[in-house]
Amino acid sequence: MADAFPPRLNPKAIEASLYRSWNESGYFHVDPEAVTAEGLTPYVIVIPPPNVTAVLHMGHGLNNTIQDVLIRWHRMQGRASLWVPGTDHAGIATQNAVERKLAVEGLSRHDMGREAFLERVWEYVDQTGGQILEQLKTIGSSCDFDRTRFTLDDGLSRAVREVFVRLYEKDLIYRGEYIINWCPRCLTALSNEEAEGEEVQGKLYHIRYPLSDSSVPLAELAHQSGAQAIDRLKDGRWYLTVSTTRPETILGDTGVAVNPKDPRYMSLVGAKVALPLTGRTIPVIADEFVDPDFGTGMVKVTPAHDPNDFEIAQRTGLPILDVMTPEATMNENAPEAFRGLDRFEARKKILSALEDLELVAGEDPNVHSIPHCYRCHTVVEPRLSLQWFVRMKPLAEPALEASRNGMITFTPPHWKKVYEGWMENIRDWCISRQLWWGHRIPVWYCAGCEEIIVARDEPQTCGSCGGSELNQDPDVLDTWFSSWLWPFSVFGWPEKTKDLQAFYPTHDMITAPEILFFWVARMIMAGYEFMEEAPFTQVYLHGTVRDKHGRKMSKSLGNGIDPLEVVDLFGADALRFTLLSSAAIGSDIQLDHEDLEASFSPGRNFTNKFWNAGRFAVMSLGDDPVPTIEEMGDSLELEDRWILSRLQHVIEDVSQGLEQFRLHEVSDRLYHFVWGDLADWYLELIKPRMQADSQDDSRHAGRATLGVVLDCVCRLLHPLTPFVTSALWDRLPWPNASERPEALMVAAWPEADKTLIDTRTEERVADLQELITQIRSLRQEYAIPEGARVTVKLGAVGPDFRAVLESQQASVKRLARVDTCELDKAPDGVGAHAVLKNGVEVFIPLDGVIDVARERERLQTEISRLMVQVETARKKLSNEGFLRGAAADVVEKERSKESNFQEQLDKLRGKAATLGEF
RNA sequence: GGGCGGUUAGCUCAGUUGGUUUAGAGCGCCUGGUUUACACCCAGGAGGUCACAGGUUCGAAUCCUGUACCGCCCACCA
Repeated sequence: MADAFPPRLNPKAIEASLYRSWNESGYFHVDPEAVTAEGLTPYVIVIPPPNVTAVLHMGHGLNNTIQDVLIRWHRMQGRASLWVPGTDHAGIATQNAVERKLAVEGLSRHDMGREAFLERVWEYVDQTGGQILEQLKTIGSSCDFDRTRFTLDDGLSRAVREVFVRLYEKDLIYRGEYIINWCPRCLTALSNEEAEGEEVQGKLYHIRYPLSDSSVPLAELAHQSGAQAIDRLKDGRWYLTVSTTRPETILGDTGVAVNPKDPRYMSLVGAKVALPLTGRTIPVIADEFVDPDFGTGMVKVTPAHDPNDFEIAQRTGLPILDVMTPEATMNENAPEAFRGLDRFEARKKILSALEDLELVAGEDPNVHSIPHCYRCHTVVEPRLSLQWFVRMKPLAEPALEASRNGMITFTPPHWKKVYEGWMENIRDWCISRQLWWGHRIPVWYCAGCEEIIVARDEPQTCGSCGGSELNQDPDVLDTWFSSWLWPFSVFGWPEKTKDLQAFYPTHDMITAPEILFFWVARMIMAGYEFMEEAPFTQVYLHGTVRDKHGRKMSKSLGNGIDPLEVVDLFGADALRFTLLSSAAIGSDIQLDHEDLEASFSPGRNFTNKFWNAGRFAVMSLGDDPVPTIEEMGDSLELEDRWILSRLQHVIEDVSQGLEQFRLHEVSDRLYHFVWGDLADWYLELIKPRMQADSQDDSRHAGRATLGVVLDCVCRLLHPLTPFVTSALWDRLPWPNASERPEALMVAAWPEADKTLIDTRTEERVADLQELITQIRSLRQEYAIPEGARVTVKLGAVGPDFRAVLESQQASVKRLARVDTCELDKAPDGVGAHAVLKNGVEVFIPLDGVIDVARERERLQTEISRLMVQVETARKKLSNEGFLRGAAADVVEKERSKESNFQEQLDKLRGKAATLGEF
């Protein structure tokens, strides 16, 4: 046994082989026919597909552990539990990763050409995708790997094209030229969600624009009506002042706008401005958008580089002048001096040129949030561009209603508001990306005519002119355009597959709040639009894994923790249990990447503790047949009935906790039951009667109880720590071998047996525990040596507790290390004394046990020392000079010092009193 | 600018609808321990005016109002 059952749990020896056997036994697989034919209730989770870009990190560890707990728990409840795994092609992220690798070889994707580049990407994702799946297995995820999907595989690509065509036909997809978020480094459009605001310490520059000579009368008029921002400088010319954080966009200005209701500037509308540096003349126009109270109340209008200015131009007919290239350098529309300059270079040059012209009226520091690319953190440039969009309002309606009427619930609940807020203010979704890696847009342009063909499959000829030269749109779709279909595309949609019928809708969606809008919200919209039903009913948004400084773990910070390393050091169960027990509902968790031992030892220690409790149980149960507790009936001892009663509460609490995603409380509850009730008390209490040579009923009653409790705890704990529980359960003898389930992971989830709940017994044992703890405490407090012979005298014992003591005297003696236990002996003479909650008086005579005289002396010294200190403090506090002169907090400190000393003194005096008078 | 979350022991955090808790856990710390399941252990112990200020209540860590600090999300104020 020593080898198969080492005193220290060795996860490596059990985890890999157990996982293999589960997988080979087909426990992770669910057959759709069985669900439909046998009327099984399915329970389905689709994995949030990890990006193929990178290996899994601790956030995935947490995410997948939670999902596995839920899947395993429902499986044990007899539900047909399916967890669909897969990965996401992660458009920009993956393309960037491969491009970086190419750059090392001195290559760009353009050098290679589209086809060769895509081959390289496929090579890359085949490798990383495979790694991710292996990692999922290593942490114990019980996914149905036969159903593994990739967002770019054939089936899912088909779903993507189907959706595109359907939305286009419903006029919910359109193509148009609008200001979009453009990443000048990735050279692609981004959605609003992909442009992340980051606080930047910038400057707000105030620039003077000279008015044309012809507009001087208007300027004078405006000046007279109190417009300070219109003034005449000593050169005799009239100027107006506008403000901007992006001076380079001046080159693209086509107007200056004021609010039509602004009395200061009403007269100025129609005036002409000589735009500096460009030689162009632009008009002053009126538009409601302008806020008269901000800045000067006059706004420069750059329609090609600002979404609001673009809208102003739409309303007022101002021309649109694009002055930047896709790389965000100044293009041929810019004056020659600035052409080819990067936007930030141009900003500097333009400012200095304006300064030379004395046109910079001033600058203010300005902290503001500017959008950055969520993949490469380059500053996003708003840019006019022809792109494809999804009209979102109609899609949002049912998705919003689903939250409002409670069809879909969020945990923690405050996310409901966040979700609804986003849905209410939804904006159209820019879905085209100027990338190569992704789903190609299913649109073809006829070279012969203007026809645009949107089709599920590649068309051969133009339906309009009959021409055969058709060019597919070069762009691909936003990566989220495939993942928003995930809950049904993984089941073969648009085919009406058996899987789809059996497993849609799914049940719980477990993910991180970061992708609530990117993914969760859009999945709900797609679910209603294409399946006419919500894709899941409960959304659980768990917290983020952070380092010990509270920073998000990330590759660039180098503060990440590799789950595989943790599994290697401590085991998958330790990883899982640690994560579960540190993550209260929805809250972030902090781990120290520099001290994995400190971070994960709680889980490791607990699994080891449980393993050893199991070792003890297996040894105690031995090879004899194990009776059932029903068979042992009346022979059950107090502690047997106690642990069985306690166990029923645990079953109830754990089941309820799992129902509500309260995994932290579940793990906490099991931790304390196993370590406290079971190991510290029950196992210690039954040790004497578990001697292998005994054939007493009491031994067999203990064995029966032990068997039941351990089996049950294995089941309760199995969803959290599947490996150690299975390894242990496989080693447990079973009362009736023929009824033994095939494996723990498919064994039934326990139900609480209320008839075993016995409150009286629980109270009695609680009293017994308090007695033992109290005696131990007194021993320590009075420094009774380990080997000393100790007598305990108990007084004021009621009839009920008397019965308990009579049967448990041996336990008290053993666990509290007492030689003699006498009842009804009043405290008498010199000794240690305490009173239990139930009124029982505990007295330990100390004469002859410790050197009372010395202890007394020691106490006396202590007491005198304290008395001096109290006295000193008091004197100080009664000294008026001190009270007047000292700072308030110093006085306060002195007060608390005094009361502290007094408290200690009282305590010592009490103790001294029990040792006799001085 | 709006919204949300947080502030509890040295550290990381629990605390379910206000009442058996004299506020708990893990780690860390102190004292003692070769008790044959476990030193990844056992026993005992120290340590908190629950951010601050008001209010409601018989009763508040828990509810209300305000303040401070930290964090997150959203937003077109140039």
